[in-house]
Amino acid sequence: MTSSDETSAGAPAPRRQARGQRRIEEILGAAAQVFVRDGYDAATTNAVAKEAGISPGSLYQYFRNKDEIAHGLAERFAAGLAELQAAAFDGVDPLSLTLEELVRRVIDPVVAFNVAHPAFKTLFARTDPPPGLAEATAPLDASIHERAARLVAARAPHLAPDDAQRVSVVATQIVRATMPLVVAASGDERERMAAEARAALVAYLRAATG
Amino acid sequence: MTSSDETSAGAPAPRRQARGQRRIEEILGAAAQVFVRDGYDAATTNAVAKEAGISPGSLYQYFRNKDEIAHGLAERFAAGLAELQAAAFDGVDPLSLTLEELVRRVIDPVVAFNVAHPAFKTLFARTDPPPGLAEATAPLDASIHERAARLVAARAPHLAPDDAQRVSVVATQIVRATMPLVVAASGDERERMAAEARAALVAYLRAATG
DNA sequence: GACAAACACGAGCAATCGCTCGTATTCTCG
DNA sequence: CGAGAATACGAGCGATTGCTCGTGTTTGTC
Repeated sequence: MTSSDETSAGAPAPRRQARGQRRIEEILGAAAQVFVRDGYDAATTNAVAKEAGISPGSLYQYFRNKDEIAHGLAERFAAGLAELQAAAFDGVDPLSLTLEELVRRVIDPVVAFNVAHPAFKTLFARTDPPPGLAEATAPLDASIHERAARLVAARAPHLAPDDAQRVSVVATQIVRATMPLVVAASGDERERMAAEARAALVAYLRAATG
Repeated sequence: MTSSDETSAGAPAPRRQARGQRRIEEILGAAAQVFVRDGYDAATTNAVAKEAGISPGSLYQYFRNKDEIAHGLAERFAAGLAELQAAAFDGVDPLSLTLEELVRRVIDPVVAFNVAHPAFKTLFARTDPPPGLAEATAPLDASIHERAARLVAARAPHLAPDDAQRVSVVATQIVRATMPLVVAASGDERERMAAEARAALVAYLRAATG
């Protein structure tokens, strides 16, 4: 789907060839590196193009601006994360697990994903993203929050809808905030930090869902 | 102290007059507004000067660059926060309080401070600040973390130093992450969010220091 | 009142950014 | 093969940014 949503068909949306699809992947990969190296705000489209080994003109044949690159990356991340989560709950009823086990199955893949894709947190783990980035990552945020809300609703059906909403927002925020700490740690320290993140989430959920 | 730390005395550091001190305060106030309106990265020194009603040249007589403005603001915030916390614990032994009461005394003033100074979170509540900003807010971060570490050490003396370190870092991060949610809410919802933030902190600390 | 230091101005420089556009090459498909 | 679409290039435009500098004004001190 990568950047094919045409609201008002200004441009006829070119039919991509295999080469073009490859280029898009290369650009997203390069963008991820640049976002990690320079941060999203300081990242420039020219730097992304250079990192990808192409000219600025070529880049703009696939993405109309920096936010759209972020949008493409966010879509890629959302898909990867969804797949990982699906695998973690493959044929398992979330209700049959202890809270500790549930949290572990949620957090551990997320940790692994963050370690494997350090650019993820430059898009997702921001408390006050600039407007353009917020728009680009909205679908990613939505899909993550929906999964969280579904789990909370399943585990605490007695909660009023807006209470459940608050709980899932806070829980998501706890994960969002602790993930950079886990990723920043290395060696043994990382697993200890991950354990701490899980403990925080378990403790909060236990308290909030009675 | 506002921007008087001269490591290598390149410039003789002018002796400020009353008018200059006033200007510095005006500039910091203007910067706070601009940071809130545009975000730190998008904020420009020219915009700060215009907001303060002075010329760019005048601004640069007090601050050498944007990061130094952030540094000045961070110092101001650190002082205000320290004062608020001191008042909250005025003549009270933290050990004599229940954990709920302790957390309330820490969080409520912080919430009030965040509401009163919306620029605070543009400097502090960031998961991956650009290098310049990180340097500018380092003293602020340090002073906050030191207070957190002291409380954790007092309440959980049996914890090994590096375990205590981890707990205070995670606890601080939880506050950092939930504060924007609280501030963003309005009316009754804000107090409910604040309650949720307190609950998360209490639950985590109980589990981690139990 | 005179002199120096502090304060204030604002046009504009040098650098950078996002992005365009004219042109050349490669692919697809009849 | 030949035509049209997709891909690729990169110099450079218009706009913006952080910051400077020459000049004039106010303040404090003797």
